[in-house]
Amino acid sequence: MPLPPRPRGAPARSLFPESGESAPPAAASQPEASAASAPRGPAQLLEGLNAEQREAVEHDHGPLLILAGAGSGKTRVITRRIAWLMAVRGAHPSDVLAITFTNKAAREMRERCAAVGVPSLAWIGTFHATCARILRRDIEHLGGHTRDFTIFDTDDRAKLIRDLIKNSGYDTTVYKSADVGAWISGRKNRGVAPGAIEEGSFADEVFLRVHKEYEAALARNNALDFDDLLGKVIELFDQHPGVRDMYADRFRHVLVDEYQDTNGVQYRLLRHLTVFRQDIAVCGDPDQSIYGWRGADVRNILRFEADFPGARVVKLERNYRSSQNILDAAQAVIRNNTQRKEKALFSDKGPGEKLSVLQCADEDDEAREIALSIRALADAGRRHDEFAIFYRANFLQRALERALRLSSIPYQIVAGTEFYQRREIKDLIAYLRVIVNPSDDEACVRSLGVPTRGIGEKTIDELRQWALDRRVSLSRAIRSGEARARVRGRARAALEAFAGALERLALHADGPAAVALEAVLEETRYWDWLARSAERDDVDREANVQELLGHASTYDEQMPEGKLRGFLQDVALVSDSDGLDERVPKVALMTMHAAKGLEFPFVYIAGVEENLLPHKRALSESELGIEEERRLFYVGLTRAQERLVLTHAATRRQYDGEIWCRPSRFLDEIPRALLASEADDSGALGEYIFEPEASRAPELALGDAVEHDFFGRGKVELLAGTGTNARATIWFDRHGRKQLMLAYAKLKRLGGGRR
DNA sequence: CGTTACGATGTTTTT
DNA sequence: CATCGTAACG
Repeated sequence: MPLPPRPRGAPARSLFPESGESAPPAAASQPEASAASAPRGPAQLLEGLNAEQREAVEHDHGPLLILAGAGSGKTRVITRRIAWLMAVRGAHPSDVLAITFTNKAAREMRERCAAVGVPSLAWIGTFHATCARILRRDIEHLGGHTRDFTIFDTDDRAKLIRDLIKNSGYDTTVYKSADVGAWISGRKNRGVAPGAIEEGSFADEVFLRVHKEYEAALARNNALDFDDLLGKVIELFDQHPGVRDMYADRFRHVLVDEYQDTNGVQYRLLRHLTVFRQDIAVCGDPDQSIYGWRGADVRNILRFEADFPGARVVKLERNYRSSQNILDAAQAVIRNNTQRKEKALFSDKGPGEKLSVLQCADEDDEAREIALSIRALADAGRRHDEFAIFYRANFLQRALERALRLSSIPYQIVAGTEFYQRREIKDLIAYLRVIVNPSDDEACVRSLGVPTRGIGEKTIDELRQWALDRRVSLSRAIRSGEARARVRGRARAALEAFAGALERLALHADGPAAVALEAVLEETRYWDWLARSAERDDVDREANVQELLGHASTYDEQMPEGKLRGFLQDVALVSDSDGLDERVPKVALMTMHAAKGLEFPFVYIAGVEENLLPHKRALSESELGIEEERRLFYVGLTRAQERLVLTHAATRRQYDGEIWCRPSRFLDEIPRALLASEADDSGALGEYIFEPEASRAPELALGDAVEHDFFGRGKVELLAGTGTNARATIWFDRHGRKQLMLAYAKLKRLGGGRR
């Protein structure tokens, strides 16, 4: 279960209501009576639903596949169905297992379930959280791990693997821990055993060896990585049918959201849970499958009817979110995919505005244009939380942030730089991890190093060796006087002190999270350390630590049973501090992956360029890479309710230099008729993207006066490149300095400077 | 042992 | 450019 969203008193309402389940900033087509906390009667649960939605909610038993187009109200259908199961079928909340793909989605579903009167006993969470919960009860059946296992995140994984590669005498610059880690993860997602050789798949001897050692090391640390959370549950269910039966029996109703994003392991898990009854309802949209790189397999949803014979299929094709123009554009784009089932999507909102495509000089210009546009609408009375800016990759965020800050537009980053990845947070968490799981050597090493206490590599190696010889953990070695005796000099005293601190901290293993954290702060004199190191660091680390404290005490309040153990589990599974701040309306910035499931009246998509939106790497990875990129774009497009603005820049700074960018081929796939004036006036958008007609561009000279459709009048300051690549730096009277590619810019020459 | 300086190196998406 | 990790210093 994820962390409570806010440190202090979390508002119950989601910032991002879908289809107006709660008070809408924008007019919602399916109005809903204000959230009641009492369970609703059957009639009320069907209120405001269309025929298909009702069919899905009322479906009696047996497998159910809900093919839900974007914005068709699937989340509302799932939540209503859960409520319906209880109200009509007499299900107990604890009979229900609802699985989502992200923590954000889980949180929202929990809130919305609460709003239709579903008590919090229902298991609602991500696959990973659900599995962690199962393992915290039952992992000891497997032997090898205790219930206090630590969850290693990608960072921990990389560190551990780097050590393993080094210890085996390989060069970490040749065998990169991240590569090996990703490779191992891929194998686990496909259910391949550590030593096994996979047919037709890349298998390096060193990789294989490291995989095996990695598994052993995880076991020693009493740790699991993300993939293990799922894998171990499968193992548990395979080897202990009795345990499996208990869960399969308990969860009489299984619901899965975003089924198109499930992978093979997740599929197997669902098979286990439905051995007795096929009361499983899944919903998803094959066109929104965007996690192929993580092992997601669209075929799961495509073959659902074969997997679960007698399945009822309900299609939700009515869109309650976007204007028809937006839908048409999205449909036109997605139709270029070969791997899909055609489906209709219609809106009753009318055509609405046309989409805008903005060409910008560089990323700063792009960001400025977006900020300007938001500013104008906000001045006209729109709230800031009605806007969202999406991008393909996180690095695009910087320029956007800067521009928004300059324009004094409040914004927040959704699932951006991850809170729990911050150094000071990881340092503190490391202490907590050792308290709960003394076998966690990774955490132990980390806590030894912060604050610096005069214990260096040499000492740690010594202790590690000692521990290894006796097959005990590092923290146990440190607590042993015998091991400490082998260390001499200054390190000795420091070690004694650290051991004492560990002893005292261990007392908090079964207590509340906040108390343990306070104790860590005290023992380490963390505030002093922070103050000392703060001078060279401008990041507001103190505030982060305060926030962590806030999270811990909110957790204790809301999950009194969880204690420190539960808190740590949450921390490991919640990647972001995405407590969405609702106190002040803010523009939302996020990657397109993070945008799935959300909706906004005004959506800006930045960086719609070749190599970025169809991402270069996605293209090179596989044949179907382009299709997933297109689906990602589709997800972005379909988030918009009223207005959609797509921007691309002619140049971007990269490293120290500058790279030239072409508009995305996907822009070409949007029918011109759906695009607003800028593209209209400047001629066929479709033509100029791939075959720019350089000849059409006027010959320019320094000092020439020119006119641009959008930027207006300007003066040529600089010329560079030739042919297609010809570009000019122009000072525009109204917009300042821009760099334009002549082939694209459609400049009109007004009059000469010197010739 | 800890800090600092320099070089190399790399930006997809998330649990 | 910015961050990271390793190498040489104090």
